[in-house]
Amino acid sequence: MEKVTINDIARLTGLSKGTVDRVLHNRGEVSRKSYQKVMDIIKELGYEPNLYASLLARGEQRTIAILIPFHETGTYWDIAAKGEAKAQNGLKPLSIVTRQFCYNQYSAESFREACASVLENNPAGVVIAPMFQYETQVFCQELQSRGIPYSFIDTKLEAPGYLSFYGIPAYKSGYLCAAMLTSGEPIREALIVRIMRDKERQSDPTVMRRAGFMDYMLEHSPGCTIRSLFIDPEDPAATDDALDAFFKEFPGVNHIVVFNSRVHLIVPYLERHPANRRVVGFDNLSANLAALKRGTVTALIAQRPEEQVHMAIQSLADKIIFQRMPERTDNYMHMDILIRYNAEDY
Amino acid sequence: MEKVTINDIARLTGLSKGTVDRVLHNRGEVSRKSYQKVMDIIKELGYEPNLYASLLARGEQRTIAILIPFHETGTYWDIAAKGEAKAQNGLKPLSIVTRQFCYNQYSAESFREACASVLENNPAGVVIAPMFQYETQVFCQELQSRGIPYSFIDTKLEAPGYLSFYGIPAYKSGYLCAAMLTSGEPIREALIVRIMRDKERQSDPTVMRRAGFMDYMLEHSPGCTIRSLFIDPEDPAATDDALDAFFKEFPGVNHIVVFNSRVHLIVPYLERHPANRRVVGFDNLSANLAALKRGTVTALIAQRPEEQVHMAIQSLADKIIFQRMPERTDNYMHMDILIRYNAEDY
DNA sequence: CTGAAAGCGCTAACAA
DNA sequence: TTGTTAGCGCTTTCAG
Repeated sequence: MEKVTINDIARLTGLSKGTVDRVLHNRGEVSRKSYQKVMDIIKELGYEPNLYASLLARGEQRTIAILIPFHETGTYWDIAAKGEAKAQNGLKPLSIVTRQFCYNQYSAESFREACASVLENNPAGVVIAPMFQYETQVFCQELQSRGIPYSFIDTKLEAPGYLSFYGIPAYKSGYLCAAMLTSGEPIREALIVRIMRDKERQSDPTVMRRAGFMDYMLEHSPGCTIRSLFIDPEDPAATDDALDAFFKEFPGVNHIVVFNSRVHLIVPYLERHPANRRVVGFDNLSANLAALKRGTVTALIAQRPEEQVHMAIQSLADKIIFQRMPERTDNYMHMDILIRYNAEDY
Repeated sequence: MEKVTINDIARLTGLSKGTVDRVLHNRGEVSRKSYQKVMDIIKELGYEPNLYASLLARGEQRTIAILIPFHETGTYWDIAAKGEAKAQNGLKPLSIVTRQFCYNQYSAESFREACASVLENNPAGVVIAPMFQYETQVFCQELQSRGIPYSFIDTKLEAPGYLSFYGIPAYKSGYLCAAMLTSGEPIREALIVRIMRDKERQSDPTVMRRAGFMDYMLEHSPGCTIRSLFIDPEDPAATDDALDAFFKEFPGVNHIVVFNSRVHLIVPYLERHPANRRVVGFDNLSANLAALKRGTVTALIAQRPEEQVHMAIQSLADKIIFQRMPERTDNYMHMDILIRYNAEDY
């Protein structure tokens, strides 16, 4: 069973390479008869195009756009961005390049601009980390109409025909978080630390996490008093004051949870006021991992954001080059539990 | 900055494509002078060969051999083998194929035969899951002398110039295991369930795990009495009897650990004799996960064996096609902690 | 609607 | 030691 080429098909059908190529790519301008002849032979011989030859002859370079929030080093989205580099390996030989387009995660306006910029570059595919429901849907509409495939990471939105989604189940992650915080035993009081500006975003993933958390508590630790405290990520001093005031008022609280990647913000305070606490947060920022290793943070729920963007890129590349659909559209990824004894090789 | 081709180089150096190709591939038969000229221009222009053109012209297919134990569905090595499929995606466009060569993990003779069979097929690279120290080293020697790159998964051996290793740190995994078993509090008694024939193998990964486990117990739970029980994986009835006898004699033991993937073997007994226990095992076999979800098993330490073979294959492919060395030779991978609340999307 | 032909960038056999 | 040449399998004009 030698591999069949376009020449074989041309010969067998009595047509020319050119015509065969036209039916192969639905380029039209082919009579029904020729079309059928070619299709029949293809099916019969199980023809598979040679990718190398095709790409060599084509000789162009496609680009996949990555649309994510601006990120300073060490932050969640910085880790996510690392997935781009990972993906490069597999992409280079396919002559696909990636390019980041960043937006301010607190400004819909900025997001819109980034979208426009993406479109200008006429990408072959787009990875989106959506924060603004409406703006995202408008953008996806446009991509859809241009026939550009796109995938979501982190948060899934209802949008027409997204290619794939990679992220963790938000509700369940909150549920798990509660299980880690309580270690299975009912508790009497707990504190949720929240970030001030997060409320402004239209699609805050922590909403679902809180819901999952609350449900677990209702089921396994009824009667627990849960309080919230808002802190300003830009203002460490104010954060300290807020925590100080809180613990003056409620000294008995020793279970603390933060539903986003910012648990590290309260670590300095906690370390200056040591106590026997359980503290649970999310995501493997280096600051979080350090606090975990020091014992200040009890557990972290991590989600490998690099993997998410890596896989999203990969699914787009597969679609673009091979016309292959991902095995699953929605890919809920594993929630990693990190404690001090398995944090080292993470 | 247009992309420079072999023709540009030929033109610039006043030599021919043929000669340029020869220096590009160290094929010899080139004068020092020509060699230098070409190298200089290459450096200057930053020439990068076009992979597609190269592979198209070459037109051959390389194969990577995977040398692992025989595996029935649902077992550890069966999961590992899934990594092969995952790798295929990225490999197909590189015209690399993979092929499994399996051996009986309790027979050195069988391993030797598998090695011979691998060599007959003249692979471009080999992934090895080593169980027999001496035989493996002999084999690696041979690969080395033939210039065939190879990588280890699961267990690392001292062998000359292996390309890469992917696995979890064995000692630390035992340490972590102990932390999960005791959940931080000292305990009085514990049981280690072991598999009979494992002692026969020359490189039993559970040895290091036990060492890590013991050290943790010494440090955090001194005075704990640790007992061992051997069971026969082929004989469920005998396993039951053994467990029965054990718990008749030591009814107070309610902390149980199994250092390999076979914790599922004791699950039927445990479920017929319910009690409040902590049971910790390794690896995400579906039987183990099921027991975890039912609550019979408290925690599982998993290591994504598919990832390990996937990455090992990938590192070999990179080496074979791109001449690229892996970023790190030894890759210690994360140990996943599985409990009932994060087992579902695993 | 179809065929012919000129590449894409590189390899490898053959001459010189 | 070097140059020439014929492809590898596919794409893409351009005539017809």
